[in-house]
Amino acid sequence: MGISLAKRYEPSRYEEKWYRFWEEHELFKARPDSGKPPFCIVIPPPNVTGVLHTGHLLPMVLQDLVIRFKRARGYDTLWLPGTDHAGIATQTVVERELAKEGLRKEDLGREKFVERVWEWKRSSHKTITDQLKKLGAALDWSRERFTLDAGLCKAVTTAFVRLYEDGLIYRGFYIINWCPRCQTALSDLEAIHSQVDGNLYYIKYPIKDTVDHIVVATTRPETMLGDTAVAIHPSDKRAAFLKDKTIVLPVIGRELPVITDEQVDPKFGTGIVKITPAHDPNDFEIGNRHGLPRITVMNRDGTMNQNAGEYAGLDRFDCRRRLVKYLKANGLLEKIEPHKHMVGHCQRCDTIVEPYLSQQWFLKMKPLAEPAIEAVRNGDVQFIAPSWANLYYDWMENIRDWCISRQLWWGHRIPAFYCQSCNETMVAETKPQVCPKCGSKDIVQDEDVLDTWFSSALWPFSTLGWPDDSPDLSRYYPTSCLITAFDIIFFWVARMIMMGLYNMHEVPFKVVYFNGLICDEKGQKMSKSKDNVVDARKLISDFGTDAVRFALAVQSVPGRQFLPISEGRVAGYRNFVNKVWNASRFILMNLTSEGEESSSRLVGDGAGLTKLSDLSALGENSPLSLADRWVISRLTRVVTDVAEDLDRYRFYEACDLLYQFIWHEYCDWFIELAKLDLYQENDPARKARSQKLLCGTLDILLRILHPIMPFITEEVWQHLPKGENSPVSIAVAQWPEAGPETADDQAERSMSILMEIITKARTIRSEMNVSPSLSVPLVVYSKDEALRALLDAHRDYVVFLAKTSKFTVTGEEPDRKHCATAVATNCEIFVPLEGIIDFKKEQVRLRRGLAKVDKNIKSDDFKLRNREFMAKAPADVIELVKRRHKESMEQKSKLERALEFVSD
RNA sequence: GGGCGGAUAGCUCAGCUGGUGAGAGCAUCGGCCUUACAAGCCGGGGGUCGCAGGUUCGAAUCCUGUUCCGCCCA
Repeated sequence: MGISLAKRYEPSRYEEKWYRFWEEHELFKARPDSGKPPFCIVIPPPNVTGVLHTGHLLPMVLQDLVIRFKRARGYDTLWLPGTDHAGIATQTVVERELAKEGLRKEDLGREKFVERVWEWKRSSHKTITDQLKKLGAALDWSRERFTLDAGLCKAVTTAFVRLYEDGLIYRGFYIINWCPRCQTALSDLEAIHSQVDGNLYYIKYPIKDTVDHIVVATTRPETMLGDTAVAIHPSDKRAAFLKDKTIVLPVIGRELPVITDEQVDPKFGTGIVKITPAHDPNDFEIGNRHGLPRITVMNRDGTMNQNAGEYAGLDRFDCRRRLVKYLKANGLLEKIEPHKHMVGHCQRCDTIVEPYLSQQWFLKMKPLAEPAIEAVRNGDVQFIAPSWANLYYDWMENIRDWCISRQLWWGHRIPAFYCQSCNETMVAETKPQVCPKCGSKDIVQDEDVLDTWFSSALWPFSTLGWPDDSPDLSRYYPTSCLITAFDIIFFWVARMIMMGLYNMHEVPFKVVYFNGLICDEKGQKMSKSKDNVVDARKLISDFGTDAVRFALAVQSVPGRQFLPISEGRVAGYRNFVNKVWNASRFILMNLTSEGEESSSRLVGDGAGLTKLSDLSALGENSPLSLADRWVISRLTRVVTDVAEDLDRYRFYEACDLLYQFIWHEYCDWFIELAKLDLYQENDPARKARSQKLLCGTLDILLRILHPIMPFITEEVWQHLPKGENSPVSIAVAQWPEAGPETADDQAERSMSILMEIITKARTIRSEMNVSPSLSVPLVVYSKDEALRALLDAHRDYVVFLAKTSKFTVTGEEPDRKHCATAVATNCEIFVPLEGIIDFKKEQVRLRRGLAKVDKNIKSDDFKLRNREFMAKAPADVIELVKRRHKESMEQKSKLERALEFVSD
């Protein structure tokens, strides 16, 4: 006997072993001097906040799939790994850890705290790396990067200085989103707006020197302490009356002018609004137009400051409560209305963000966005699915300047320096020794760091060595594609395109594939609070990496937003993996014993890899059977189609095709029929041919399956007998060559006729309750001579697969007494079931078939009688309907005749 | 409020440059331990493709309206 495998595939026995093997042989290392065309993907760097969850797995799986596929297709592939320091996210996580020890980061001080974060980073990095290896990720670890590496820090400073010198980076006082918990500025994207059940407070502001008052409405009463005006729309009738009045701010007693401004929404509240330039973006703009003072009433931690008078020191929400109480008590509160409105929340800690006036660094976006929009419009960067471009254009066309400074400790320190003597600002790659303006040596660096996404935006070229002139950079930039989730299209993708064009004058990638987001089986986003998080590690350990990979890839359709994942689903694909295993097991165990025919697998040249044409050539020694020719032809198409699907990022189609072909064609039919060759003893050449064919087809199948299921394919492939020049691993084996010369339409047509007849015979058996173990006679009656010849030539197929005792093929009307009947294309199938047949059941069966045929006839009839259809439809469609109609009519009469015989 | 996407079998989804009686996986039902696989084998059932109009000889596919759902932005 041949090679024996375990009855079930147990992933844990093989996965680690093969990853180690791939690493030891450096199979994933890019080979810049290989002479092959380059294909490069730079990984979306995982945050070093903790572990990868199931959601991260999807883009990784797809990238690995593409990389392995492209390597097989003859590219010099580079998949570059790395991680992101994730400034605010990581800092928040470490702060939480500290809190468990009752510590705040201020207790440690900046230096010690950052050291703690590095410790965290090291451990998280190791976890992530291990997870990626578990996934089978074919990453070139020798080129791994981290956003705080020396090289990447240099890239960040270089980019910053250039942008500053080009006038695109500036510093100034503006309203930004402030997180009082994180105590840092946030970009607009990091302030997540969600609906909140709040109130609209209608507050009376007295008009000076009168007993009258006006009423303003606000959702944030505490900000009134910083009011410096009230405003009204110029077209408002009350404007004229109020024009010269002075308003007295309650509590504070400050006198406020009344201004008119187009920006006031007359429909909001009473149409008269309070203006707080230091705490509201709209008010800030209005304030600028009217030269209003800007009074900040809050501290960085969200408590009120001295400008809040008696409320100083209170938290902003305590202040709100107390203030409202006071207003109510003093008759200054007209009413409170419930009011739903959108409120910004910190992306990291969910604290309500405060629009806050502060001095920050900004990046001017418009000049950067314009060429980036153009790059997508003209196809330099191709989005998959293309519909994502709409979202991109929309955001880019309305882009606002990016607040890039963060009041954090973990990140890239801003390369800006200030002279303590004369306040001069210097932006430079290294700290200036003396102030160029006053000569002072008292120079300090900006305390703040940059938004993490600033360094991420440089990732596709900083990782390849930029700003230095590195060989990798010139070879692999622009990278070939980017695969990432659609939810970071603004955060990351858009910014990379802008920065790539600005710094490199070329797009960073030619294709962006946007993967969907993983959710639970009910379609809900995974979240810890919903307790519906599917643990990636558990999935992998329960079902194996290959099954998880397949489950993710098979659901990947361009444009799809959510992919539900559940244990049940992964278990299903685990079954498929096991099916592949058992098919392989069957083939290997039926190899002839050692020595007798040592190179069962080897066909064709000595390269050790089977070509489809090698399989066809096997017919020279022992003629190929119909099933052989059929499987070679089908495999030819599958190899071609899967490659085409993967080239076009149609992962679902590729997976589905492989699943269908392997399970329902290769296993269900080809392997079954191969048993006829293997289990006979009198034709050794026939048996040997079958063995070679099984090995050869398996070799090809494994290679096209490998990008999706790397582990099982490697394990099985290594068991196949090897040729002298065989590659060391399937991971570096070439994609099978398939050309039109091995396609065989005739074999496919013949097989499909046989399959139809066999299936119909099986259906009769099943519906007539013939035990699967019982052989019964079968008669096929056809006037078609070629069909009879085909059946005669392949009696063994029918007998074996339809469990037939006596198989009769006839051109003469047979005795149909006691027969169950089925009608197939150009023939009738009879199963004599004397004593077994249930006439009632048979009538039901036949009538069901008849109803279907009738329906079809009716619709075709309608078409053929329709003059306009006959006049306007293309000839081939008319031809088709005519032929179909004729066949249906024949079937109808056959069914009716059959029905007569079972009627009383 | 603006924009985008979706609604197809019990569930999750393909198909949508209009034409060969609408496909898959899972689930379901019936029969099987047939020596690769019970994580399996054989067979079956199940959908007027959200609703209403329109274009067309012909619509799941194109157009308009409509109702739900999701997402993004304000």
